[in-house]
Amino acid sequence: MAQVKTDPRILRTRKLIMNSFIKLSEKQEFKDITVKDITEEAMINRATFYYHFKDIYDLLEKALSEVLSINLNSDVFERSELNEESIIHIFKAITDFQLSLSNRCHRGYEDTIARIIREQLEITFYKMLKSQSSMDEDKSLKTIAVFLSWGIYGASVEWKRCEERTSPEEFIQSSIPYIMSGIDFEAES
Amino acid sequence: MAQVKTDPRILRTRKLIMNSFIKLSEKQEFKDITVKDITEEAMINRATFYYHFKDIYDLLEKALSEVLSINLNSDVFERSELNEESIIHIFKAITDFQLSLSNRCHRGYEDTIARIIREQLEITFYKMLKSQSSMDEDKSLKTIAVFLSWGIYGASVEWKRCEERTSPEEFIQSSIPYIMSGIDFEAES
DNA sequence: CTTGATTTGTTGTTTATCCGACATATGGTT
DNA sequence: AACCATATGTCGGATAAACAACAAATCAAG
Repeated sequence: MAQVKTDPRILRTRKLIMNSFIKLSEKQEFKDITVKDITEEAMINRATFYYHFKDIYDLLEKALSEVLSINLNSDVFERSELNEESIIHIFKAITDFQLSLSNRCHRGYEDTIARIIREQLEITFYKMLKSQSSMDEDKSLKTIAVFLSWGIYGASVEWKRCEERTSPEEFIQSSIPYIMSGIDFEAES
Repeated sequence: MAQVKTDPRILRTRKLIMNSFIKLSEKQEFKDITVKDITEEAMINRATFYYHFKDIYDLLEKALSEVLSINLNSDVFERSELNEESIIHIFKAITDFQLSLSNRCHRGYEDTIARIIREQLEITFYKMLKSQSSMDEDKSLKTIAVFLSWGIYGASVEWKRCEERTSPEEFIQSSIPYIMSGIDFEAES
C-alpha cells in the first residue's frame, strides 16, 4: 500500500527500451547488441538508459522477467487455482519461453536465464498457493513455492534434453499425480 | 541549411502521438476520438499534446500529410523521373490512400483531406520537376506542379465516382499521353 | 605490444514533459 | 430548463530526459 505512483515518463521509457531490446534480439544475438543500438531504436538518449538499468545484463534480466511474468499471469493466474490444468499451462509456458529463447541465441547466459525462470515461477506459485490456502502458514507456502519452481524448471530442462519425443503437455502430465498429492497435502493441513 | 536539429524528445513524442492516432483511427472513426484517448495510448500527458499540436484537427492534418508523404516519396520519388510509370504509381498511391481513409470513415472532413492530398501532390511534383529541369524557371515549375496536383486529385475523385469499373492504373493510363505532352513541352522549353 | 576505434559508464546543465488546477465548452439525463 | 459528467485548452512549478564531455574499458588490426 502507500503506493507512490511512478512518473509516467519512467513507465513509458522503460517500455520503449524493453520493446526495442526484444525487437533487436529477434534479429541478432545478445552479445552483438550494444546499449547504443537499443537507445537508438527506442529514440532515447544513451544516458537515459543508465538512469533505468545498471547495464545491459540488468536489462536482459528485467526484460525476460517481464515477458515471462506476462505469459504466466495472463495464461494461468486468472483462474488462480493450482490444479492439473494450470500446472500443464505453466509448464507449457516455460517450454515455449525456452524455445523462443533458443531461437534468439542467448548462449553463455543459460545460468542467468535459469534463475530468472525459477524466480518468476516461484512468484507465480506463491501467489496461487496463497489465494487458495489459509493465511497463517506463510513461511511454508514460500518453501513449497520454491520447491515447485525448482521442480518444474528441472522438468522443463529434462524435457528439452529428450525433446521432440513427447509434447510438453504429455511430458508433465505423467508427473502431475505426485506433484498434486504434495500440494493437496499442504493445502489441507 | 543552417539546420538546428530538433530535440529527440520532440521527434519521439510526435511519433508516439501520430502512431497512436493512426492505431485508434483503425478502430473507431475520427469524431469519436478524443485527445485523452490519444495521449493515453501514447503514454504521454494530455498537456504535452497541446505542446505539439494546436488541436485534434491539426493532428489530423499532420498525420495524414505524413502518411501520404511517406507513401509518395518512398514509392516514387526514389526514381525521381516524371514519366508514365511514376505517374501511374502516384495515382495508385492516391487512390489507395483514399480507400484506406474511406474505411476509417472521416465523414465531414472531405475538404480538409482533399486539401492535404493536393498539397502533398504539389510538393512531390515540384521536387520531381525540379530534379529534371533547368534551374531558372522556378516559378513556372511551381505552377505546373499546382496544375498537376489538381489534375491528378480530380482524376482520383472521378475514378472513385465510377469506381470498380476499371483499376486505377488503367483509368489514369488513358490520360497520360495528354499529361506527358504538357510536361515534355515544359521540360524542353 | 601499440594504435585507433568503439563501447561503456558517469556527471552537470538545459529542456521537454508531467502534474494539478483552472475556466470553459459540449453532450446526455431528468 | 437545470444538472452532471466529460472533453477542451491553458498555466506555473516540479521532474525525467537530453546533451556534451569525460575517463576507462574493450577489441580488432598492424
